[in-house]
Amino acid sequence: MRSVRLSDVARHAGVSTKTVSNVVHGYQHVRPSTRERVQRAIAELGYRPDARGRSLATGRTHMLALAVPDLRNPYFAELAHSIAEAAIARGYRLLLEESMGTPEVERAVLSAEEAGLVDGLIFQPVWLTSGELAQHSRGVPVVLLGENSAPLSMDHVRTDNVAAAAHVVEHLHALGRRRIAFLGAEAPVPSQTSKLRLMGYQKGLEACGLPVDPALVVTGGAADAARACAALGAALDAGLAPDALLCRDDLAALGALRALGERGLRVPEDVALTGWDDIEAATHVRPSITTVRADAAHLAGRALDLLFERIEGYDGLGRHEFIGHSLQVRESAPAAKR
Amino acid sequence: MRSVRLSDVARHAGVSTKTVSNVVHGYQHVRPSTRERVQRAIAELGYRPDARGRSLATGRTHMLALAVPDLRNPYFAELAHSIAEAAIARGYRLLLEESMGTPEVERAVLSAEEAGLVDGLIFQPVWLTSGELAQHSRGVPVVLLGENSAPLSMDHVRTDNVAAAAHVVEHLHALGRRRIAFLGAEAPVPSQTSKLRLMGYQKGLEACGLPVDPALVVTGGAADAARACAALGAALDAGLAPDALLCRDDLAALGALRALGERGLRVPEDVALTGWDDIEAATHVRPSITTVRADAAHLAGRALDLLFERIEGYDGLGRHEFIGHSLQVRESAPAAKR
DNA sequence: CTGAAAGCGCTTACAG
DNA sequence: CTGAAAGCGCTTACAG
Repeated sequence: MRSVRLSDVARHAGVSTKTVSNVVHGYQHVRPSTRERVQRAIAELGYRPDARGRSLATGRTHMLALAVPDLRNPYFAELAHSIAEAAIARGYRLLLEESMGTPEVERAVLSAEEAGLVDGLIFQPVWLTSGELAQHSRGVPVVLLGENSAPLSMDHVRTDNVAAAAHVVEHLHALGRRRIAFLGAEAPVPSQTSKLRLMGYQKGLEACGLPVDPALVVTGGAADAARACAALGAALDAGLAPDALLCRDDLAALGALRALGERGLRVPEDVALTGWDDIEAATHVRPSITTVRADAAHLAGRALDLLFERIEGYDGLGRHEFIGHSLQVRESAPAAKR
Repeated sequence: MRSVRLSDVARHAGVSTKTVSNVVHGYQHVRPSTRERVQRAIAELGYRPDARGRSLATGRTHMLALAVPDLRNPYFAELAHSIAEAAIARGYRLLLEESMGTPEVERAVLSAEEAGLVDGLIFQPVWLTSGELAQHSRGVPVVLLGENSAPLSMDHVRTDNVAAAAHVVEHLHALGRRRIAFLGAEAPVPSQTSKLRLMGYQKGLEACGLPVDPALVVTGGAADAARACAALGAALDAGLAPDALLCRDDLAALGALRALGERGLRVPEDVALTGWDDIEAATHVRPSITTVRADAAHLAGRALDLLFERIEGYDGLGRHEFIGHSLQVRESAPAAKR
């Protein structure tokens, strides 16, 4: 059975399609009796406007694409939630795309085969350089998330990873820790995110007057608890003896917690530990994990604001914004006593 | 600037729109020289077919809606990932909807204001009864997920929660446990999921010849580690002394781990513990959590198979299928020695 | 192997 | 306050 069209409603109510459209959109100047007649026809026929016809005629889809590497990573799942929520609040819906952390899919995300699907794209790349980002284009406004450098032409919202990492080091230093290790940078080539966090780590050490010792940087296990556990385990077994651990993310921190525990090292007494992202589990494991938390709702809000400005026609240079972060102090690296 | 239309390509290549369409769709019988000319025109103009026009003409959107309660719950995030993956493999994309666990939004999901957005819906309700599910309709095929009872008219894919819970009890019994508590049923009214798991719990106890003691059922804290921790903590402090804990889900298990640890109870020595869902963290906390795992990829695959059969025209009674589960045996409730 | 034309369901200047 | 008609970008019977 065909579905009910606007023209069916018009015929049923004995008016033109324009009038039905006026009623559907709550246009003011419709004679009350006409309006009522149309509304009854809509109800009787069970008419539901077709989004495609509307979109074709208006040029707007009221859909946004969100592309993140992998929803199984709790940080991205929570990000998707925040963005979906903010989008709904603005009358938009979300098309989900997982780029699965491969350059090919990231390129595909950007240069979409089909047009007309969405009005804009929110995209967190992990592979594409700003050059490639600038090149491929799906012909809709884009706002970039995350730490990869963005082309001048695109908007970009992120947290200040350098400042946050330095902040974490200072927190650990205030706890009396002096041999602060870094866990989770990808090897051999660290991601842009890890690079920034390493820079902040170094900056923090220097600000605290602590030596920078490459031996304290344990690579491997980004966003992967099992690998982080193995990497840290191997380093500990080889003689590494940190009194604090700045983990690249909470998943790595979870793995670290395990590696330390298996070796009888207590957290935070023997080794203080921090994570990054503030995923659910960080609050609930024992000890709970002190971690860097980006303000996800704010991030989502800014990203959408910028995107909508472009959808509305702004076509200037890319805006590059930082949004705030905070350190969620928990058991694994408590506040300094005094 | 307007975007390039199919008719622009046709004019540029000096052919009709039909011929361009034939080339775009890889239709066999096009003279090679014509095909090449068209392809060059497509490349030169940067033509990208518009999904809306196509969809309006064919009646297919090649989009599916996925509605789950909340993406911040790792189980649903992982489910969304599996379904997105399976959808992509079938040439479909996913429109994401979070029903946020409220009856109003669940109803809205089902009776969508606009038509023409998606070809089908995969929906995990937690509130709507089968009566309401049958009533509201967005006019597209629906496949239901989860434990709420489904109307006869709709397809439904789920795991056998009763059997799985009984299986868990038997596992704990084989470990020598006799006072097996249940943690995480919602109070005062348990969700359908919790009801089924409680039924299985009871069935398992009976199968093992253990008494069924209502005092061993601790309510509160479903899908919420903090509340589960508080609920179990209060019960323990009030004198509950189980030697095993069947938790409704992994999040509750995480909370339980914390409550037990804070009271000096060792897992699994003093209290064995199991979860449900097999979220990432279950593998990586210490002790790692023995948990029930649904075969998410299989579930996603079957849900899509059923949905596509309906999209292709099947209009018979609802198919109600079970998909398999397995117990992931880890440290918190290891295999029985023998 | 290719073309002209109608149709998918809506919106919106333009008239009146 | 309302209508007739063109147009959004595609596909597809129907002819040839």
